[in-house]
Amino acid sequence: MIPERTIGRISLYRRALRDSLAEGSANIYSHELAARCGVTSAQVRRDLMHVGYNGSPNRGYMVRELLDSIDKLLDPQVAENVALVGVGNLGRAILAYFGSRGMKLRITAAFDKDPTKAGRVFHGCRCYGIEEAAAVIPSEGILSVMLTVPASEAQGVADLLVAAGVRGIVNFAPVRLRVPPEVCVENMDFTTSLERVAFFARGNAMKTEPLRL
Amino acid sequence: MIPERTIGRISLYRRALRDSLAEGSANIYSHELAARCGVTSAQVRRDLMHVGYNGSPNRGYMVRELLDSIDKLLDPQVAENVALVGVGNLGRAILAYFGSRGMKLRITAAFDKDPTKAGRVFHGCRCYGIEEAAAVIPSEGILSVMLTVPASEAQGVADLLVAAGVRGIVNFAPVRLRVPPEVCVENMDFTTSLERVAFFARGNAMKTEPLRL
DNA sequence: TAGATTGTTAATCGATTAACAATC
DNA sequence: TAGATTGTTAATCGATTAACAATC
Repeated sequence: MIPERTIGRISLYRRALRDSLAEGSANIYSHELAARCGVTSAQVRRDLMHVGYNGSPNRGYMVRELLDSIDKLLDPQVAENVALVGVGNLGRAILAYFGSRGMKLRITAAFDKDPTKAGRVFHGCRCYGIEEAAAVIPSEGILSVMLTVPASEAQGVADLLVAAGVRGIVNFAPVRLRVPPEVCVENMDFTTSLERVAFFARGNAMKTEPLRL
Repeated sequence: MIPERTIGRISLYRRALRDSLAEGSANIYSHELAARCGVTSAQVRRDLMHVGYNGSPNRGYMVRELLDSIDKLLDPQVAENVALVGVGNLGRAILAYFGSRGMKLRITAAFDKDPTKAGRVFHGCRCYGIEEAAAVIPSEGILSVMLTVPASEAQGVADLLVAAGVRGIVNFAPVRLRVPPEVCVENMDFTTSLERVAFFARGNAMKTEPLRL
């Protein structure tokens, strides 16, 4: 019911609101929040309606309360386990990045097909053999994964993960995954992104979409 | 003039066409290409009109010729240099990834503010101090960069890069960069993506957008 | 030819923006 | 109150989809 883009922007607002709170602001106006996130103030107001927290004229939005409402919307009720599949260079970089963070979403399991990696711990995260996924994913209550395996293996691994109960995939492999409609896939393809950016950087006309999600 | 999304999809078509060529296909129909990329055949036909190569009824598209046309559209005339800024875990993983590829886009320079990294070579790529960017970027003809610095430094570094002549940024930091309108920014924010995917994986209704860009 | 596919135009759909009454 | 901001509706915009004549 809430569009994906809106969710992405709300995630940005949250980050900006945390900064704002750290700076000591008690309240914030839509145009201020918009400026921080690079969107229009109308968009901020419309997006915030999805959050279910109302601002008031003259005072705008109370930062603390709005932040709580966003947390309530975006965060799981309890800390949620996430897995990373494919412990290569990129996978380990992601483990390092998320390992250092106190988030509601925690990477608690990594998987790799390389048997020499199984049993080891990378950046504080236990690595399992990929064949253990069918057992570990349900037992850890894992619903979402970061998929950092080579392109040639991505589809096969994705099938296996979905069968194990995964319902969300952040896919770093440069292929489109075919998944059932109830599974949410977000593609993060470095190569395509770089090609696209380089294309427009070379001077090809671009739709002037300044700072939107 | 060509929408960003179209460019992204054409990049996907290229990958699928290469696979198709490797399999020995001489020609391909829009619906076949669509199936490989997870888009509709109408979308394929419309996107390919931007490429400037015409298929024919009954035979569809000649794979080899279409591929050449796409290369001509997407690839720079000569090999193009790209920089990576921020040689942390993620930066090094990206260097390793792109280093092993024979692409028209080559990462030929890395930058980091850490003086102990300057002068070293990471995965075959020379690392410079960030203060050298103003000189190296123009001399290497670099137009696009991968930006993998911490969020707190992203805006400052981006300003510096744009001043040095950069016109395209793949931004991995979880902040929105404020850049002049002629600069193309593509955001790759792991945290936001994971939050979004996890949100829908938890069962929140999602717009059923099956496999589109 | 008949049939399937193409390029292209018209209709649809959804998201963004503009406008505005209500509110503090 | 006056003025700025809010929530919300109407208008706009762009992209996707459907439809179809042209083509091999």
